Amino acid sequence: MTLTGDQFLVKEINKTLVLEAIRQHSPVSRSELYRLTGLNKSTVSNLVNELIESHFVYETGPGISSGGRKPVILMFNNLAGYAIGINLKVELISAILTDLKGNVIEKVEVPLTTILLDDIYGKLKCVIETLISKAPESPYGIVGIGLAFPGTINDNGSVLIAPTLKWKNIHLKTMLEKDFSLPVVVNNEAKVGTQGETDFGLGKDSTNMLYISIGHGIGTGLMINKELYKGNLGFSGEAGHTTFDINGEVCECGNVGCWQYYASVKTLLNRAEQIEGMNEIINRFGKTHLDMDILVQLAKEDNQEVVKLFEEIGKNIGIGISNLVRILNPELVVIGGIMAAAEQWLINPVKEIVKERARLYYESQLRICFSQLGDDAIVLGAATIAISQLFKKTRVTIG
Amino acid sequence: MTLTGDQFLVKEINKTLVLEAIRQHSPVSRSELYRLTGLNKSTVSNLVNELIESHFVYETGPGISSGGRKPVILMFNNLAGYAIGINLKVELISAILTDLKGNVIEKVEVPLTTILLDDIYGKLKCVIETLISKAPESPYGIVGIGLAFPGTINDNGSVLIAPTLKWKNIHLKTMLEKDFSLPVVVNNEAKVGTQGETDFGLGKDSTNMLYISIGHGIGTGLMINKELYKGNLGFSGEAGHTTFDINGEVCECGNVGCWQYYASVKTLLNRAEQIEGMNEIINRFGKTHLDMDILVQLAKEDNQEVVKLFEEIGKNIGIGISNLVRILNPELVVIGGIMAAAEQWLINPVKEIVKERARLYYESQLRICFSQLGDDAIVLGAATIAISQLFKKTRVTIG
DNA sequence: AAACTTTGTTTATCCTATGGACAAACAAAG
DNA sequence: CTTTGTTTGTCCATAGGATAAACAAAGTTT
Repeated sequence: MTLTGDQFLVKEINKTLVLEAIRQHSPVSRSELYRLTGLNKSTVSNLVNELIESHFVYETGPGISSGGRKPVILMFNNLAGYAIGINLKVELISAILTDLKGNVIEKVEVPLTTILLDDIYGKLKCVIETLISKAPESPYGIVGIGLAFPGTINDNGSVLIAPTLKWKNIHLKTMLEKDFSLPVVVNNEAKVGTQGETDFGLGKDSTNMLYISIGHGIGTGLMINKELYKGNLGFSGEAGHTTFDINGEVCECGNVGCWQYYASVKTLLNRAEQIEGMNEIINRFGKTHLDMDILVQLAKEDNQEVVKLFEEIGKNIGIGISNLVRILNPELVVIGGIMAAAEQWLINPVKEIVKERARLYYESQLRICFSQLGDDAIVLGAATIAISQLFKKTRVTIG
Repeated sequence: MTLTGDQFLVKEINKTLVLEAIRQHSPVSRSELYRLTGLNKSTVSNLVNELIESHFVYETGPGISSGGRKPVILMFNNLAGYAIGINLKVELISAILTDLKGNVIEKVEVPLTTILLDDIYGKLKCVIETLISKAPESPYGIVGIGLAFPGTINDNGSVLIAPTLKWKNIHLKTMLEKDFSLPVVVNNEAKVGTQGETDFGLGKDSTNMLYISIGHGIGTGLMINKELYKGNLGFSGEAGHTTFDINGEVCECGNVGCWQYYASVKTLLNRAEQIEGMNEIINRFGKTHLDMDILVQLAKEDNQEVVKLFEEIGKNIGIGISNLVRILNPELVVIGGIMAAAEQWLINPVKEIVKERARLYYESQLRICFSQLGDDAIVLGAATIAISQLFKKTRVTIG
């Protein structure tokens, strides 16, 4: 059934409009709001008062006059409720409790030792209970749980495939909703990161963004008009498994010569292991396995072989980005995931390749940036996805 | 400035709702409409009467009773105005005059002998004038001109690059709007075809479609929620120039081993020319150059070399589709352009490859079809784009 | 101190959807 | 032919919300 218009809808539209303006611009006065939204003064006053009654907004006191009566300052009440954001990785659960603005109130991390569903789900429940217990008293309490998961999730929040955890067909969302009677959103790492970057990172001012999460694999998220694009069943964003080398090796996904085989952190580490004397270097760092930290440190020490390797991987990243940019023409490309730690050595090769392979786009306002949020993009994004369920946006489109 | 809600907006939303329902379901009664739209009976009656006054809808007479009073049948008035759709190709301008439903009233074709702007623009004007003169008297007259163009068009309807015509930075939309004082929409072939396929072809019942136009090059169009995705500046859809073979040849676009080098009609013809005795065959058909018609005919005659060639190209098409499907997860993929004429020999290799390379998607409701509209998709799509400007849809989104 | 500005509220008005009453037109059953 | 019930469509009173204009409050500027 299509959505019809009536007076209540009008109110909903305008109320969202006002609340969004307050969320983005507070501290702000009623007078400023009516200029920001284009609504009538009295309409703004009414809606603001209702928002105050429902605890989402509060008044602080008089602000500075600009030649007349002092304005009353309005604030978004970020303590009206709390959200839980979780990043479930293969070796670690990291979870946060945030207020409605995404400020971190509490952080919990639990290492994982097995990949068994029962074990991990038990720890997950435990983490959530801990965070719930830490949430201060508030009008709305815990408004929802957002979970970033390393695998393919469908529209219903069910895990379809998780190569690293070897899970299949797990109704994660349903399980959590049953256990906690709270709204739960489950999504893959890349989509969650996209949301995080949109709300807190470089995507704040873009309407149209492509987020590329480069970790052990490569996943992508597409933001269109400030909304996460999902595709038909929620399976979009598997760009890591698109063809990079038609004559390459067969991937476990069934495809041949996948991009992520040439540009992921996994590949980077595999290649770096081949560098002569790397074993001793790893020992020197007091570690048993090579990781991103070591490589970044070596690059900082001007290790030519490592720097060269980064440049090579950077080129491969750039090739994939050129392809995506040609298909989607985003305003902004954000590169996230652990790979983003090597921005310094990657940025130039990436940009050069894009300039070479997608010149028209490169010369037309395209911005390519590395995430500054690091792994936080994921866990913050998870919390945000939960929060955004609360503030579902009612909007009008024409065209 | 964001869009605010008021009573006029409500009316606009509901009026579009009713008109769209009539456009899709006519013949239809007021009573059916209120069930279809979810609006109140009296609201529907009011809006229908206004739509009748504005000539978009008319009553025919009583319909058959279903056990009570006979309904009054309402029809969408497809003759309330006319639109012009044009497909500008390198060798040919084909143009149609349609009513508001997309029925072709008049068709004009003018061959092109040069690629000079002045020459072509002159003929274009001539074609448009002819069609305008053929339009019957109507309340709204010519409502707009839609133009499909073989090149890269930006948001303002300006031609940026047209490799085959060698045009650059031509403000085609502005020029036409000045000359005819009518709304003009210019878009590239693939995007226009996407619109055509959405309104008249296989995309009618999908909310989410990927259209792939395979001609001399390959272009793509993405339909999200029944709306054409444009990207930041309107440059999206250049999938033909994404990497297919990382070790392939350098394309004029700056990229290496572009997909369209392995899967386009141009490539098909180039390869077919190498087949022994092809020159004589071309002579036998009474033509000077090899074309798609000849190859299709040969395949029908069971020419093994040609069939094999189609299969090979089909595989390459399938590889590219697998990639796009993984990135975008569309509900439906429609293959259009001249290549679609070889559906019979392409469909199996395409589907097999997608099954192999994107199994999860293949097994999840993904439909892959060939356009049944042929070249008409383009010229019809062009007319539709013009019509859709008149019926700009005011809609509300939540989420 | 007077005049002007800015901010925010109050009031009367306008617009549109809604629900219920109502009338017209018809089918089916007796 | 009559009765009953259904379907279709219109009319009217009502409700809810945005808007403009008037108004009040609290400043600043001259």
